[in-house]
This record gives sequence, structure tokens and C-alpha cells, in this order.
Amino acid sequence: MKKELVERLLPGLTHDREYYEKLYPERNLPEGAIVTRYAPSPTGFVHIGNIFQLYISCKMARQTGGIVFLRIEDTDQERLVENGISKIIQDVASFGISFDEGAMSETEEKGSYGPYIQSQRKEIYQTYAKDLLLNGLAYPDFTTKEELEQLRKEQESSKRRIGYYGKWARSRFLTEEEIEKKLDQGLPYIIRLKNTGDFNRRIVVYDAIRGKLEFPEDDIDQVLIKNDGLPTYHFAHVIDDHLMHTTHVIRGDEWVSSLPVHIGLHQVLGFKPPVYCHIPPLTKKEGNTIRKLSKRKDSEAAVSYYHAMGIPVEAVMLYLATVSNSNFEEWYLEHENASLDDFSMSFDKIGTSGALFDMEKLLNLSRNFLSKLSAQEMYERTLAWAKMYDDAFAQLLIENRDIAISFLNIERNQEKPRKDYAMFEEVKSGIWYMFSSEFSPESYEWQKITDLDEIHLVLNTYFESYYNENDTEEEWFSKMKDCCDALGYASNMKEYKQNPEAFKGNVADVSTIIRVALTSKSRTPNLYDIMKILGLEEMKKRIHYFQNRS
RNA sequence: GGUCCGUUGGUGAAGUGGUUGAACACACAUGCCUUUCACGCAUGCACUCAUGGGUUCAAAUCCCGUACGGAUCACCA
Repeated sequence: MKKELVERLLPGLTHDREYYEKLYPERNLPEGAIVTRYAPSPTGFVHIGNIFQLYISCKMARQTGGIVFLRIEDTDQERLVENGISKIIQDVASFGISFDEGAMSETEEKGSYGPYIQSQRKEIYQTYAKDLLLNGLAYPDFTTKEELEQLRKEQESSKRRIGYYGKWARSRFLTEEEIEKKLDQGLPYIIRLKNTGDFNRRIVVYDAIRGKLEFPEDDIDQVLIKNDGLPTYHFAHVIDDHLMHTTHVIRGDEWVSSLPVHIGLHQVLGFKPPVYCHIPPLTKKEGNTIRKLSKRKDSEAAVSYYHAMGIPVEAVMLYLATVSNSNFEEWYLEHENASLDDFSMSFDKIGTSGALFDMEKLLNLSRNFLSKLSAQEMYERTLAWAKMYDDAFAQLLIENRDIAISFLNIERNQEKPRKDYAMFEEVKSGIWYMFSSEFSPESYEWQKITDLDEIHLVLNTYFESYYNENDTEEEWFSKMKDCCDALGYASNMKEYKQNPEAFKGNVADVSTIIRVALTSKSRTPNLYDIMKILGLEEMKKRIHYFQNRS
């Protein structure tokens, strides 16, 4: 196509493609370093699947001495959300992830391969499109949406392959005179690739995760530049990843079917394609069907969900690591105290079929993680959570700091600590009865022994004659047994089991009476510790409260 | 409809032709321990790897068909 016409189509371009090729030279990185990117469109909040993908990207880049950068794909101007970039950066940062290069805020960026916001790279894309136009590898298309729709219907009814290709791509055959005439009329147009691909030829692509993939060549005249002058995803991705020297494109597997398009574009532009790595989606079972986790339908898809529930980010990352590399879990079991960074990930250990998102497993990981924190850390983190999501609870934690820490410490400093909490949200329901200001229960969880006279008898006897604040745990328990013997309860479990009729109950029943009277709950951590923390004064108050109610 | 991908237990999965009578983890069940709970310990949990056929001395592992599931086919990414 002649130069004047091309300049009419894509006006105002001051550079040629060689200029850009020189502007963005080869990166100076160690052999085998992986350069990859996170390339979201700023259309809302970050999805847990994005974090999953990002985790893999960061891991692979960092362990090879490479780079991961943030590129904003905002070529769809209609779907943009206000402060979209900040939201992405914030959500990502909340999982402890940051970028080596790329967009850093709405207005700032870092690195010498920018701009990293696609809408600011318009001239670059157009320059490459212009080059294609000049070489007869692209052409303007004035077809309207209605005409396109019409074309599709024709193809459907005659059972042809759907798409704008070959003889169906009518604008291919426009003469330069016809183009000029339409331009004179001011008709809107787009730029399409004049595809030389042949549907009957096959191409082979090696995906780092899925292995050998085979497709027919793409022969569709893909849109390169849209009506608004901005490129389509396909065109922008190919140019950006070439110019930014991306070595590995790590993205969701909804993209595998556009691989022929991307390979084709790399070819016409004379680029060497990067290695493609398509990761499977996180899925969810709904009835009998399995589908991708969806931001709209599934609350657990939003990153904010985990923060609100108080699931520590470490646990979420652990879960994502478990799902991403099949050998991670075993490795982690052998390296209990190792950091995630010490694990060495590989593409071929990433599964190809989507993992069902398993909340149980995540919570289990979280429970284990939280059980390993010190009481002090547990307290601080619970407090930090409460300050964000539950003011009243935060206040209580501050007022009862020492009690809270002592309570959280029960059976924590041991080889295999208690696993009471999977999220900070649960701490409240586990701890409230320790705070005297909160203790005024409406009901008590009485178990086997429910006769109130008997309960009073046990409580009075125990506190009047047996409890001593200064006892060690052994002394405490042996006195508990003495109390049982005195009241007709079995102090020895084996004896009780052999002949339950001979006793009113056993030492477990007596302990339960005391536990419930003091806490209103039948399940609590170790009673001895709880009594120590409450102290005699508080216990008297509670027994008194109970006796007045019944 | 075209194109492509996948299918090992309730879940994540290991496993690429022969110590797999299918590892490991989560969940579940039972028992033990035990002051409740939690922890811990022990045991159980796939009539065999979607299904039919083929190759082979030998197949979850290789080949073909079928079924089911998923992705994609925009001037969205």
C-alpha cells in the first residue's frame, strides 16, 4: 500500500519500528533468568486466581534471578474502573507481593521498558501496524458490526467455519481508490491483519506446563487496531512482550486456544515468541458441574474475603503453593520451618487440569500455621485483624491484654500445639468468657449431670474443701480426684468403666461441672490453666452469679 | 457446529510399561490415651486408575474409538 494512504490511515507517527527495537535493548540478566509479567486489566478487584498465577510468576522469576513486572492492559476503555491500578497494587501488596518493574501507582512507574500502561503505548502499536500496512500484510476494514453479524449468520446456515478469513474477508479486496473514497466519506475503520495462514497446515507449540500442543494455523484476519486507535489484546501482547523482552508468558489457560493467533502474529512481525505457560484455573463444584471460581458468584474468589475472615496471608500462600506444585506438600512436611522462598518450583510439576478450590484444606493449613505462632504473636495479629474488622473486640483485647495472651498460650508451647483457630475471626468465640466484663451467660452447656442440686453440691464441696490457688497441676488434679472420692464419683476411669453403676459419675463429670460453671462452655482448653488465669476472686464472682440464677 | 485440552478415592494428588497387593496430605469412620476439647497414637476407607477395544510376556502408564467435563470461536481481556 502506498505511503500517503498509510499515513492517512494512521496519522502522526514520528518513529519507525527500528527506533523502538533500539530503544528497548536486550536485558542484561544471568543465563536462564525468567522475565515474566502480571498483565491485568484494571477492571475491578483482584481474584484469588490472579494471586495464584502471580505466585507462580514471582516464584519462577525470582528463583532464576529474573524479573517480574506489572503491565496494565487498559486497551478496553469502556470497562475501566476508577483507581483500578491502585486497587490492583493494593490487593497484591496485601499478599506480600511486589514487582521489580512496571506500574507502581496511578502515575508512577519503574524500569526502562515503559511505558507500562498500554494506553500510553498507542504510537508503538500503530507504528508496527503501519509497517504491516506498508508491506501489504494488513489492511483497513470498514465493515460495520451489523455486516459482520450478517456474515456470521451466512456462515452458520451454510455450515462454514465462522470468522473473518479468506474470501469472507471482503475488505481484503478493496482497492486503494475504494479505500480513499471511504476515507473521504469519513467512515470509521479498523486495521486487520492480512493473514497468510492456512487452516489446513498444522503448527506445533511447546507449552512449558502442558507440553506439546498442536493446532491448525490461524487464518483469521485478526483485528490489530480498533476503531479508537488502540490495539486489541492479541496485537498488544505480542508487541509488548517482544519489546519488554519477556521470556515466559504465564497466564490462565483460557488463552491456549488463541495460541495460534499469537504464534502467527509473532511470525508476521518477525519476533521470536516467548515460552508460553498456561496454568489451570481454580475451580468450584456446583451441583454436578465444575466451573471456574467466579468473582461474581463466589465470595471466596475475592481477595478481600480472606482478610475479612482473618485467614493469614501466609496460609493462603501456603495453600496456593500446595495446589500449584504437586511436590510442594511433601517438601513442606520435611521442612516444617522453611520459608516458601526456599522451595524450588518447576513448571512440569504444575498440574494441567483445574484444581477444585478446597476451603477445608486451606483452613487446615491455616490452623497449623496459627498453632505455631507464639501467644504474643497470635495476640498481636488477632488485634491487628480486630482493629480492621471488629472494633468492640479490639477494645476488649486491649483492655484484657495479659489475660488474652495467657489464655492463648494454653497448650501452645509444646511440640504439637493446640489447633483451635483457623482464622482470627474465630478467636472471639473462643476467648470471650475469659473477660470478666463479658461474662454474664444466659445459659450453660450442662452435659451428663444436669440436676442443679447436685451441681451446687459439687461446686460448694470442691471450692470449700479442695481448691487451692497455689497448687501445681498434679496437685490440682489429685485433689480433684480426692473430691470425686468424697462425693461418690469415680476418680479412676478404668474402675468406672468396669462398673459404672457403682458411681454417680466420674472425674470427667466433676471437671465438667466446674468447667461449665466457670465458663458456661463444655469445651475449653485445659481447665487448670483457665482457673489459674481467672483467679480466685473472679471464680467466686462467677459461682455466685451462677447460684443466683438458679 | 469448528478447534483445542482434560478424565487416578469425598478432595488435592504421586505415579510415563514390571518391588503399585495404587504413595503422601486433607476430610471421614472406629478404637486407644484422656479432666472436656484439641493434640497424639492405632486401624479402616479406590471390589483398581471414565469406558470399550488393541499393542505387549507385562499397562493407570503406549495406540484407536466412545462418553463425560472444560476452554475458545468479539473492534473483551
